[in-house]
Amino acid sequence: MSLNIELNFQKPVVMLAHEALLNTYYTASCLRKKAGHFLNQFGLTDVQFNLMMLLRHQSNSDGGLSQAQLSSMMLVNRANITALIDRMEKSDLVERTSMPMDRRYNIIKLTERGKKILLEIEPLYAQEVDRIMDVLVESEQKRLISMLEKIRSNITNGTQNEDN
Amino acid sequence: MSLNIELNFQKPVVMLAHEALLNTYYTASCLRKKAGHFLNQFGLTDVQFNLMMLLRHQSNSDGGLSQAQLSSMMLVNRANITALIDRMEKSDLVERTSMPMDRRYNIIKLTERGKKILLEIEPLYAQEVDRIMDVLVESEQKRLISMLEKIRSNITNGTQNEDN
DNA sequence: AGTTAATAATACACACGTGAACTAATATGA
DNA sequence: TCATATTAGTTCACGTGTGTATTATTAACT
Repeated sequence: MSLNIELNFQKPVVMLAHEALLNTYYTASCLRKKAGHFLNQFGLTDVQFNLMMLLRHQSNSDGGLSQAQLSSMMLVNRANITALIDRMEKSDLVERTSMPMDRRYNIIKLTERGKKILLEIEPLYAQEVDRIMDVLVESEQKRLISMLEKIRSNITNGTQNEDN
Repeated sequence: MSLNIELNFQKPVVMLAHEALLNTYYTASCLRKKAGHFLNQFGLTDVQFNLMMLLRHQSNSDGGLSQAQLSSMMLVNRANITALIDRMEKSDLVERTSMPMDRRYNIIKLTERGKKILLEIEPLYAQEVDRIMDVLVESEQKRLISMLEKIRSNITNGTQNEDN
């Protein structure tokens, strides 16, 4: 269904490029809300789940990721990670570990509880993602990915911040 | 460029469906950041600009939109709009107007200053959106929109909240 | 008419995002 | 060696998002 109808627009969006942009915004927003509601059942937010997935599938040889690595992989500010890890430590999902070689680093690892929860949720989550994306056949999904990559490649992030 | 490289992933994302989902997330995030940096030059946030565009292009015959209409068009919670309008009134971008027929409603309208700023920014914004989306030809943009619509149609937003 | 929905906006506590300024630890180079 | 980057993480003030509860106003129904 078109944005115009979904959002109760009284007049259509005039620029095709703008419509494409708004569609990207709102689809991401819908997906995140859906994921959020799904994950709330397990006491997680979508951001926390995403972080846990990174720890499970992208960890270094030391079995974790630094906060800077996490912020780069999640495309968020470093400052953001501090409070996020604080909350997740409080819920016993992850733990801060110090790196003896370089005391600047915190290596973040899943706790036993975090691992257990993730093992339980991941298959259900994957199944739900599959179900949602099933409306697109494999070749379409690939085309979607390729188009989104093209768009991102055309965004020279003007304000070059230390994080991105 | 693929997510794996952009985000410094050490191992590729395994599920195609998940990769499509992450691409949607991160592209929206990049676009919003880009728009945010562009709009900060004018003292606006992307959310505030979006709201002003709605007021300019989607207003009722009374020349404004209620907060409930805005929340539905922006796909956000009603509670959110209250503080947003508070801030925007403080910056003299919009104003609350009461509706005499039904005193429950606030009709939100652009102030003169809001209109003036919007007139200045809108063409520059449109130009930038065009530039970014130019990597996709018109037919591709249409296909992108159609695929994103398909995905949204497949999300039955589980927790039926009064807002969406 | 008068109790009972439903609806619009608000208030609250909290999660997550930003940029800027700061501390601590490590790297670098005259 | 020693002053000077650079880097990792933290803190702060603020904007934006959520769900839940509350108030005010209008609608709807015996």
